[in-house]
Amino acid sequence: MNSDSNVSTASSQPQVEESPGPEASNTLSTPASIQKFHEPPDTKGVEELCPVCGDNVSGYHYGLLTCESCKGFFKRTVQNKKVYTCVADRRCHIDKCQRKRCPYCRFQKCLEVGMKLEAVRTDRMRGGRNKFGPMYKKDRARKLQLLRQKQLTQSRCQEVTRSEVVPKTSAQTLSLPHATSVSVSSSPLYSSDSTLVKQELIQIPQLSSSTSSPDPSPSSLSATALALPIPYKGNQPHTPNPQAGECLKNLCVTTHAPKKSLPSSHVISNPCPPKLYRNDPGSSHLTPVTLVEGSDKTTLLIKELHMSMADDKEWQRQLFSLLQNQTCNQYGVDLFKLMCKVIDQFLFAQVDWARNSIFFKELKVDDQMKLLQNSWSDMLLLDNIHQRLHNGLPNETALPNGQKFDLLTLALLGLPALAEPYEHLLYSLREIKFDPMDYICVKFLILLNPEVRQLSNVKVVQEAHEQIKQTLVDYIKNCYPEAKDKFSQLVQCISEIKHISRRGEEFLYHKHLNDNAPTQTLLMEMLHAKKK
DNA sequence: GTTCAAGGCCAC
DNA sequence: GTGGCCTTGAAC
Repeated sequence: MNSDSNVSTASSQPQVEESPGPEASNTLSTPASIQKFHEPPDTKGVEELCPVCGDNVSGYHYGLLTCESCKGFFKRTVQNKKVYTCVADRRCHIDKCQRKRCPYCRFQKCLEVGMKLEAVRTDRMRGGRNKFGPMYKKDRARKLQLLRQKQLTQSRCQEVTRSEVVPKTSAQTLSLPHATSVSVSSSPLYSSDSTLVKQELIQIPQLSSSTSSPDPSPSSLSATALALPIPYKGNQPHTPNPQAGECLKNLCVTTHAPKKSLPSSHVISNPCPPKLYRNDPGSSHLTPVTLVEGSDKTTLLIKELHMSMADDKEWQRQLFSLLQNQTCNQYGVDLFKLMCKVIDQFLFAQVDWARNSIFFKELKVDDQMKLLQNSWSDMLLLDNIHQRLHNGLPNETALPNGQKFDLLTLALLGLPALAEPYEHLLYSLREIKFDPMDYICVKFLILLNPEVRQLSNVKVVQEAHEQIKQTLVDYIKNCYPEAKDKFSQLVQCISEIKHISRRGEEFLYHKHLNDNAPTQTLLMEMLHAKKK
């Protein structure tokens, strides 16, 4: 149908002329229409295009700027609970001329670009405003901000692109927003070491492509930002779905290889004696302490655990590097998909860390899988907490295109509503002077959980868990003699961590069920594993 | 009173 | 079923 008649409607709406308003939101919802919004702010008469079909937009509908037609289609579909099927391969091209051909793919695209199911009212009440009003306002403001930053961003991104192609021999710093900067030359990925260069050629899982994927380049640094020292044998784009668990299994069965790229690479070989730290009252710094008591066994285990801690600076460097390079030259990145991608890369790194960790590496692959499937989200949250408390990880960071990426929501698996219990948890941990050694012990306690069902060698896991527990108790006794109940408080914090991460998992799982999350990822495999 | 994003209507 | 236009009503 001719959309000319609604052009006047679209242009009559003050979509960009409105005042900038408050600072851009850090919400994970980002209308894909931003991608089309490349005109100067003073350009008049230029229509935005519907991110679903390319028709002219008539205003914000169900979360983003769309045309009247797709608005109506989305409304009818959700209100009437319509179920469509695609007669082709579920990848039909949707444009203004062909949008009526395949409602299945059209609806998928609606969800893909970010139209929100929850904006369709179940009570069908007319008129009024909903909770998305402020989001629309912020989005308008963000667009203006994006336009302003366009020139700056382009020059910055060109600089980054050059640094990816040509390895630097001298130190070169990528400035990251919010006072974060990383040294490119410090990255193993830029090393002249041939084995590291080869890692760029290792197959890394690509997320299933979508129309608005922020990663159009398979050779982008994203593939190597959290490089894996093992070949990935799982899902590749446009390949049939493997059986659930196949990807993780491939990761676990891979022969343990000497690691050079991950922060934990020096785990086993580091000859340095462990430095133990404690939080002193009134100080944000950690003070080295000497372990004077405990058996040799305990001391050795503490040493081993301490050495298995990742290089924290490297952890953050890789995170920011991934974010930087996933979004370079991208306007209006889908922040939710980006978050899933980051989590997926975290998971690969997590599997690799576990594979090389004491106790865990001795287990059978099936048990390893079960333990990881049970604990991955807890460990991701714990890692974030550790970075927040001990390494100054900010709550959010700005992407090269000016969008804000919420690092807190990343920790919460995409559910900002968990911020309150998260902050409460942080408060509790600060209160008990949670330190890096506590962190690594808690991480092992979470990973080596003997209560996981159907473990083939539960006794080994039980013993490992007991040893870690005893080590933590001894450590606390030595380093925090005044904190009599610190261990029990840590146990309480573990259950809070589990509670928060379970809710995050549920959220992601339902997003996935609604086809709103990337498929064929390790993340989705982990989510499905618990539902078995 | 104005705005604008919901739902509703109805010709096609 | 689609989509252009109308009505509604909370937020401003």
